[in-house]
Amino acid sequence: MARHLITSAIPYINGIKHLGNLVGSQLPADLFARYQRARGHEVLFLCATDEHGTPAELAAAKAGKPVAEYCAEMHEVQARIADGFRLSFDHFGRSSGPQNHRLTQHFAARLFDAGLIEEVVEQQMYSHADGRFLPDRYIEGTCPNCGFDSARGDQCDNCTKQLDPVDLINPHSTISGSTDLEMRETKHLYLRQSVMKDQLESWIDSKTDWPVLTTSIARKWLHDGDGLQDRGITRDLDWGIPVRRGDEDWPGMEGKVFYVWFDAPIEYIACAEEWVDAGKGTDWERWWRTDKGAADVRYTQFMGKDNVPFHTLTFPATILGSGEPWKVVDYIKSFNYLNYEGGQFSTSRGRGVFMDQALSLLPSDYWRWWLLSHAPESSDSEFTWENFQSSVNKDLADVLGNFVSRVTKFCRSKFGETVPSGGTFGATEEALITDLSARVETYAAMMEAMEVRKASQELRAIWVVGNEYLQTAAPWSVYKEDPQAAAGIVRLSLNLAALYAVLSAPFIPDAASEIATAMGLGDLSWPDDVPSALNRLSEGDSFAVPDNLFRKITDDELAEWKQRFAGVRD
RNA sequence: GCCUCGGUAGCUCAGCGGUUAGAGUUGACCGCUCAUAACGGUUAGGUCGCAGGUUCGAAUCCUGCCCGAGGCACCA
Repeated sequence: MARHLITSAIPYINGIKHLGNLVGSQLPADLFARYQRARGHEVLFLCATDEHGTPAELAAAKAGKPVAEYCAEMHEVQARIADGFRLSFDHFGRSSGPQNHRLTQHFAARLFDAGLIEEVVEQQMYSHADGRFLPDRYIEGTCPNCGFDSARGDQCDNCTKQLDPVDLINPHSTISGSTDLEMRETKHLYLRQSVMKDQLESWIDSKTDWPVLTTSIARKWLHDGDGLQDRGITRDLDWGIPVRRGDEDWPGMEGKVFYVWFDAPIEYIACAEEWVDAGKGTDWERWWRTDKGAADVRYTQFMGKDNVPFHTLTFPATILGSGEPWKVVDYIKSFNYLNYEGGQFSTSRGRGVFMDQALSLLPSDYWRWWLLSHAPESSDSEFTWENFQSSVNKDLADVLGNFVSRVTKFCRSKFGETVPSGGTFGATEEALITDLSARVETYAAMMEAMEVRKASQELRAIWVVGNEYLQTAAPWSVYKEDPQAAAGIVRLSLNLAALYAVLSAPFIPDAASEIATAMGLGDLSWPDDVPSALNRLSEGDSFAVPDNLFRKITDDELAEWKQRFAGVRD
């Protein structure tokens, strides 16, 4: 039995995520976790909310709530929605938890002792009215280059020139609008990633089996410009993890917090500790410390491409630099972006479908199936309502749902709601078993390799095989001459439905569970081989005809939704 | 501007040096009638973004151009 540690990129706290965020990390991670559990492996699947940073503070202010309260509420909201999508986290933690505070401060101390943290005094823009230092993007003014009046402190959106906040004419805070700004001296900690460049590079070079998307982004950062740059890991903010050197104060760093991108990945570890503290587990170090039982763990991370630099460079630099035997990631599965109807999903403009809205339209299986079978693995991919409608109606309702329906209803009308006896396997059945055996093997190989689209294609092909078999075997015709032979065909077909429940569960857990319940299947453990799997339901076992598993999306609904989600979400 | 990735059938995508370029969907036709008018079969549909080059041979490698997306670091 293998041991799989699986983490999904942790979603930021400032609102409900859209379908593009979901398909880029949490959903494929869940697919993999469910598959590995089904194979009988030990799995720890962790996710959390990423709660620190300026955007969280601003979102809380906009909501008129203290930031801690806002984060606690949004965490609950996100947890509930994750549950709605059947994301099977073993724990859904919070980066603001005490475990992460301790651990982040611990790492900072270790890195400082190793000479990998440098104190740097620099100038940053301070806003008196806001009472805070402002990140470059929160300062706007007139571009000295083109005269555009809403140029941001980091870059002018009009002429695209890179800017420094001090370059702006009439700079003001985008938070308060105040022009009462000044450059002030402030001290920050920098993680000396540059020192570890060679070590990180040879580590990346050794990962020849990783997706090119992952390694190419990592290499770009390693070689871009002057090479891997040191990174500031502290900020002048109130909301975050106080800068401390382990248990001790950090002289000169009073009132500062760690930068969100420093503490967020550490939450992957802290989350395991939360999992234990929540009473769900007993030993988190067994998953994270190679000196305490984690040597045989295989660690897989899932994320969108925007998160790759931090997971391939910054976080590894953090845990390797500590000099302690932490588990380092074995495989990083990264995804491109999902676009929406010819443009991008946009959180700020409310363009596209958000997770809560999706669940209000249709059950999670519909979304899970479409999103996973169209996962943006090799390039950006596109959500269109037409495509969603045709895929869901065809694949789920017609191919799978209708198969279960026709088999169970035919049996009920001819033999009652009991698996019928009689009949023997002939050439058609042998061919079916041969075909299915090969397909199930391919399917498992694709799931193992996290080839999400290809796995979904193979699963669909497996469903199609059932319909082909029925067409060839034609029990409705055979029944007229030889009811016994028809019974054999039906018994095999019922077993096919049961097999589909098992194989489909990682993609569409709710429908799989409905089929399993209807078929009287106790557990959904993976079949050793197809022949034995097709004998799971025996003569005389009772079953029920389930309600239609999937309904179809109508043209009217499509038209309405298309219009509804094109606009702006408040 | 620089860098990265992509541009293959109406649509969503696979193939990434070697037989007549594939799948699903859509369209047309045939079959079946157990089933959510569902299923099965046949078939139509492509100068593989454009132009050069390398090669016995290129969708596949190289160069240039066009189009789309993303990144260019203290933004999450």
